[in-house]
Amino acid sequence: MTPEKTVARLSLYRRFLKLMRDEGAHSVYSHQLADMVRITPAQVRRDLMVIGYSGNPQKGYDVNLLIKHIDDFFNVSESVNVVVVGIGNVGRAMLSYFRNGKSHINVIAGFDTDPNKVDRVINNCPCYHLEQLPEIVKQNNIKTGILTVPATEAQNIANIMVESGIKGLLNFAPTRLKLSSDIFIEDVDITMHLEKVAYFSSGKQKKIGGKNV
Amino acid sequence: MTPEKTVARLSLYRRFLKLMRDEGAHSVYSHQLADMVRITPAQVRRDLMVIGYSGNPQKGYDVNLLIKHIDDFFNVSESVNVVVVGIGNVGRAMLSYFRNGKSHINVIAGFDTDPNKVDRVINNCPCYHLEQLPEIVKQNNIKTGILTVPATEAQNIANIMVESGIKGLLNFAPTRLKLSSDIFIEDVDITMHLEKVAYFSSGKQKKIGGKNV
DNA sequence: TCAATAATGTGAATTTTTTCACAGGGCTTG
DNA sequence: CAAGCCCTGTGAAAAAATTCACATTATTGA
Repeated sequence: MTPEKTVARLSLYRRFLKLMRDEGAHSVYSHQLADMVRITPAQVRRDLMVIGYSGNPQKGYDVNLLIKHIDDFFNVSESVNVVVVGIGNVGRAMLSYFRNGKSHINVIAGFDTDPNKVDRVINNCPCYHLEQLPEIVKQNNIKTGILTVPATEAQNIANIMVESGIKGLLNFAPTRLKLSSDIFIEDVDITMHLEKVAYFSSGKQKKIGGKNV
Repeated sequence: MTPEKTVARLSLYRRFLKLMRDEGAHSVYSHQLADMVRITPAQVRRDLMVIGYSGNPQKGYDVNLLIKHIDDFFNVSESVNVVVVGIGNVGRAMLSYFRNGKSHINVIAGFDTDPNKVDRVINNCPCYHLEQLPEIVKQNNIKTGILTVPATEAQNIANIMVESGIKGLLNFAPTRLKLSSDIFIEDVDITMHLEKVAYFSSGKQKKIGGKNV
């Protein structure tokens, strides 16, 4: 099965490929992609092997075709609807991040329990009371959620989401969610990332990395 | 040198240790920490080896002592000041994340170019015009920055930050910053994380992971 | 007192991830 | 047309990360 890291890098490749395409590029070499993602050309070629796309030893990879292959890998043809639960600062950022139509991923609703945030359009996205989540998630057959609530509430709300049919969570709450093992959880732990940076920028130790996540 | 991944996990361990301490726990076993961070007990023990803290085969690890050791590792005694550049949604989230005094890491200023955001206190944090960044960063000997500006501006602003003395960046802009190799860059690529979740929650493929970042 | 238990610490093994290094092949140049 | 380039694709090697597995050891309980 495709390793998580390859999946992650494929997503990055695609973004850069699209930028290149918009700048008029037609082909790209593995070393160019490698530069953009801070890895080695060999790694790029390895990753592309897993999606079964072959380039041309002279021209490298065809930008459009490669995008298409990665799109297929991510099954872009059917767009993915997601919900954001927790309309705080991070939640609002997520609403705007994924409401631009550039991606096949779209936030279709936000949820909160705060009356000031409910039944309104925030950052161009309709927001509802948490109570309405099960209904809306089921109706729209949503499988993916973004969780941006305080740590104390995260587990309860995650349970509700999973009961409603969510199969994967992007979790910003600094908590370990305990969910059935068939639920995919991606934790984004900002405090940890910042501690890393602080540690490696303090000059108390050698730099060893600085790769993408 | 301590690998990045170990540094990352140490940060996570510490957070959970503090939670446990607040709940009155005095000791903890490797398997408990492992549960919280979604790894194996052996991994936990390995990580703790690198900071040279030994537990007790009967009682496990002393929570307070272990926190203290990790604090020492991160050099918590001297607090770390950081700046946030770009007061959008993510930037505001960062201002509030690291302004609570719970961490040894504190945001001391935000920067933007938007007149509406400048020379005001936002989320309890003073915000200035970008022009003032070099001065403030130098005066306060700041080594760490959080970059939350649009991709198009990220490189320019990162350059300014580095010229002002910043040695490490937490970068949210979906761009590959090109900076001198002694600058530590931690990219947090939210689109990529969400694509991963969408991929693994679509049910089109087997689940293979769901680890912390 | 002594076996049984359950944890740590760690050398060794394993697995995963990354990199090397080179065969293959088509441009380009002289 | 042949030599030189500089790509890709990939087997094999290397490196990194993780896990195994067991010697060790304090405690418990009969």
